[in-house]
Amino acid sequence: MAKRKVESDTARRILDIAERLAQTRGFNAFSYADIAGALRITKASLHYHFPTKAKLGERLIERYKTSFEAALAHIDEASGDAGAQLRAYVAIYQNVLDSNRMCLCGMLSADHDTLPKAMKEGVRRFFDANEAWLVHALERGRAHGQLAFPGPPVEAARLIIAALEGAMLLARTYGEPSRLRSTSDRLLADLGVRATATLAAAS
Amino acid sequence: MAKRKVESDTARRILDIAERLAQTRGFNAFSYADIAGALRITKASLHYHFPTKAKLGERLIERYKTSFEAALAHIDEASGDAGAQLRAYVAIYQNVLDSNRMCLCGMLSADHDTLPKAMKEGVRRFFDANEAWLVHALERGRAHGQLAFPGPPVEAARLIIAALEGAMLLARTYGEPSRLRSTSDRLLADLGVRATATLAAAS
DNA sequence: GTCTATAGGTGGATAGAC
DNA sequence: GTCTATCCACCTATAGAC
Repeated sequence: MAKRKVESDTARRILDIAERLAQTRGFNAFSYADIAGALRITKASLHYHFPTKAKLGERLIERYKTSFEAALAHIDEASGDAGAQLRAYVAIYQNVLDSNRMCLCGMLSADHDTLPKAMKEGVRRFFDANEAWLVHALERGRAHGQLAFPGPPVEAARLIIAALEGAMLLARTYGEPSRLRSTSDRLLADLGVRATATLAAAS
Repeated sequence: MAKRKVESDTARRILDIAERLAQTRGFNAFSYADIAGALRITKASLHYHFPTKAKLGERLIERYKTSFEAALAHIDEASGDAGAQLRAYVAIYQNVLDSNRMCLCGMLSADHDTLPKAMKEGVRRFFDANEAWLVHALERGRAHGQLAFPGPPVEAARLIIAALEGAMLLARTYGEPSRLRSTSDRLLADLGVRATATLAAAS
């Protein structure tokens, strides 16, 4: 049992708002005033819950990673073959984009040079977790003959992450969320995964 | 003959510094003070050359696109088969990353929600130009039997751009520029292009 | 073209009352 | 836990002298 972070309701609400702002505008382009305004409390009160913006940022990443890992665990339980698992994986990204957000850690990786060290490390851990999960899924899929791709699984995993993060940026730039879908379909096809069959994403 | 933008030497120097700052920190994370400090002139002087930061940003994108298109034209003249052209294309990205920069328009696409309209449109035009060039190269390569890939060329082109932009973000996050190379090699392999053979990038 | 000076606003953060 | 009040640094931008 990993230690559970006990967080007040207000702290959670602060994180919810900050998360959305960071996912849409980036970490440097929102302020305590933005959060305070949305939450109808003062800036000073925010500092009681998160003494500095850097600490808020660290917590933001930690929580995002935890929730992402929960989604991955859900895929491991629910889905059958490796193809279905990968389709479920890209569906996570699609759902984020469809809610008018970008990947938090994709945005933060663009802000990389301006972030405090602890936040940079958190972002890396997020991508490490993604890569590890993908490598495992790819290895299993290939061993079971469900996937066919050349080269080391870790390279395929990194290509998948890079393509999805880049495709999200481009999809928003063009105001066409469907661009993420067509790019991820094209990507999965290279791995021997059949195109998404209007798969309903449960939960 | 397209109209040539006549620009003073100072204006060029301003753009050079602003470009590097935007490529490393993002558009919202540098200021006129940063440029003024690097150039040893005052903030007020900058406003003589570029009245607003938004106008500076527009010019930044326009110039970046022009120089990128010049690089693409150079590829068209110099290289032989489609595989060599695509390797030269990804080499542009690798050179940007190796000079400790990110793609300007990749960074600006992360800043998308905070940019003035004219800058958003400029970013889109940059990616339009990339896509058009890639589509042409892919079509020709496939017609000549030099490339083998499934689906419409435009989808392959978009996957290439997305993967390269995403791979740059990840490479910087990990402090490993080599990650861009391995991802782009993996990407080109899917198109039937042999891996980069320590190709010297001329000019 | 470049400067000084300054306006008018916003940034994160703190002290101390309640 | 939330508030008022305040600090000081920084932001983009302008006026007007040189």
